[in-house]
Amino acid sequence: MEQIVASLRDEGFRITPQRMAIVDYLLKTEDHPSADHIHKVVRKRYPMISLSTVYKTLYLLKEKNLVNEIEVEGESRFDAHTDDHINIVCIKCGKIDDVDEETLKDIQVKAAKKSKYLILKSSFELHGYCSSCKSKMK
Amino acid sequence: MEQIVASLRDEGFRITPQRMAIVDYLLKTEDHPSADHIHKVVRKRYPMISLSTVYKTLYLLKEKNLVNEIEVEGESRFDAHTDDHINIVCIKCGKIDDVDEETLKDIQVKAAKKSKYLILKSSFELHGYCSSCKSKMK
DNA sequence: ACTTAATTAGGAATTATTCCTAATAATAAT
DNA sequence: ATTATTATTAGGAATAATTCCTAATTAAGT
Repeated sequence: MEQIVASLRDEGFRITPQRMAIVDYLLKTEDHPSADHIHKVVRKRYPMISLSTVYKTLYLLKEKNLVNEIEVEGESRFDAHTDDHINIVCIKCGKIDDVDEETLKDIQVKAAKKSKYLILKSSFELHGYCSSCKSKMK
Repeated sequence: MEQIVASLRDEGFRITPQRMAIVDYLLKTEDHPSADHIHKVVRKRYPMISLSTVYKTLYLLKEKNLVNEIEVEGESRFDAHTDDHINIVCIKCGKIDDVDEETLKDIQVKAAKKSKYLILKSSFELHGYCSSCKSKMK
């Protein structure tokens, strides 16, 4: 948290309670919340915070590589976990879990060579049923 | 093409000119067009075709695993290439290329184990600059 | 040809996101 | 501490992709 605040301050951005609250929530949760969900949560403490501020803050943080965005079923979900990893999305309940996987980097390098692209960012998603939804189905 | 028509017909779906035109375009193109783009193209031959029909057809084809959908920058892009592969998106011009990669399946299996999810679908995207946009930048 | 039920066109409704602007407040300077 | 500067915010309007709705059309079985 201090690191994030420091890095924003260094670049001349102001540290507002709204930004703090959003960063704080993202760091604490294991969830991959949507902008709207973050808004609902943060609103409990800061009832005046607007959804547009949540969006602006999220895109600022994304720009600074402090959060990651993934698009799932027409909406963006955010995550403070910015290292390369796999996001596993439950198509029933919408839960998203992270799985680390060292070989992702290799794939990225191989694909960059084959395709002649300059790769800047990766996004690996799997979709299925989480263990809880899986067992409820039977 | 015949396979697709046959498989739709088998399941009781009607073979309409609209559906044929959409499938035909998707099979011929190397692009990963959006619904709106498909609509614009198919409209040249079938001026009356509606965008909602394009959407319905695409989601029918997706349901039947005949096309793949990826979400990029707030819009869905479609592709008749349904085997596991990597989509590489150019963040400048929006082009999408495919790269085959055999190790994707391994990753999927490993992640399924670790996460205890039942995996149904995967989506691997890399984002960067295509070779053409890359050279234009310098 | 006739029937009937799936499909379509067209536009309205919905939803996530972005845009706009006057008011507010974080920071730097005094 | 006060003040001045200017980034940021709240709130709502605008936008854009997608979904929904319904009367008219039409593919396919008889």
